[in-house]
Amino acid sequence: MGRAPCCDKTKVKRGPWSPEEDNILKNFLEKNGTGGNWIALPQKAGLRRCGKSCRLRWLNYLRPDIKHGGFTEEEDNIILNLYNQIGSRWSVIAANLQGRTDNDVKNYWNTKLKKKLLASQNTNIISTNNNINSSDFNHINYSRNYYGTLDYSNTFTSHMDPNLTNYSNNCDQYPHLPSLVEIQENDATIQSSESCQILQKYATLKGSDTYPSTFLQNPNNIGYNYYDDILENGFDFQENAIGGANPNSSYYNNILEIDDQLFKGFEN
DNA sequence: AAAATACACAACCGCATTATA
DNA sequence: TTATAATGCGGTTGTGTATTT
Repeated sequence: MGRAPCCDKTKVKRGPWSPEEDNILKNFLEKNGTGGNWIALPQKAGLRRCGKSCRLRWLNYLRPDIKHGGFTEEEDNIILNLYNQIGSRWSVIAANLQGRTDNDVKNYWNTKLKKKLLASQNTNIISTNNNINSSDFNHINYSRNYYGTLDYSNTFTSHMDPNLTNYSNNCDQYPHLPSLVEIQENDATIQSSESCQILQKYATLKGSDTYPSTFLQNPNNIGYNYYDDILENGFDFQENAIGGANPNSSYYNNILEIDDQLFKGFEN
């Protein structure tokens, strides 16, 4: 049993776009916008294409502010730096490059930049200001389920349980992360626990340079400060919207990583 | 010159996430 | 709060072109 397809593939055209199709889509979007619904758009515009295909064609190719090819040395460095820090989150990397799409950056990485990096490593001439070494390069984060702090300092990170093969909740294997409130209310056993010490360490950093000021729900929703809330009240991923409303969501199984250690939050 | 191979990048697929009712 | 639909994302494949054999 696979997922239901988004459109009837026997009725839509696939493969490369013709200049005529490009014109129809471009004219329609410039006149009407998306109308907030890509799925319904092709019919309105008179295109025999899947809505997802239209969206992709517009975002990756037809949009007026897009640059193609000719990546500069500066862009190379930005991509290398960000890849080193956050891995293959192409949309985040592309957002840091004016006029570049995630698809473009991904293709560029896979066909050129990866080789360039390996070649420079082999000849030992890698630029020192990239701060890249081979072990960093191989690091694995948890792909799209990884959310970092604004400065990607990796001190305080929420991500999906790496041991999950499906989305049943098995995060019980990780120790509970107490809140400061809980710590104050409880006995010496909790207060001497390792997780408590870690939490208090960050509490004492408050206001200092190393204290992450912003904890992100996702890279495109900047500005929500979870940090204080998590310290004070605990890591409640549902209520903090790190979890969503849907208990089947992978968010529901989120665990929190602090100082390379994994903890589960509390549920309510 | 033709076939085989490599390369670049456009496009698709399916699932995670988000929005909405 | 929950179910469902829409969107976003990253891995992968497909297709046209360039280069090598």
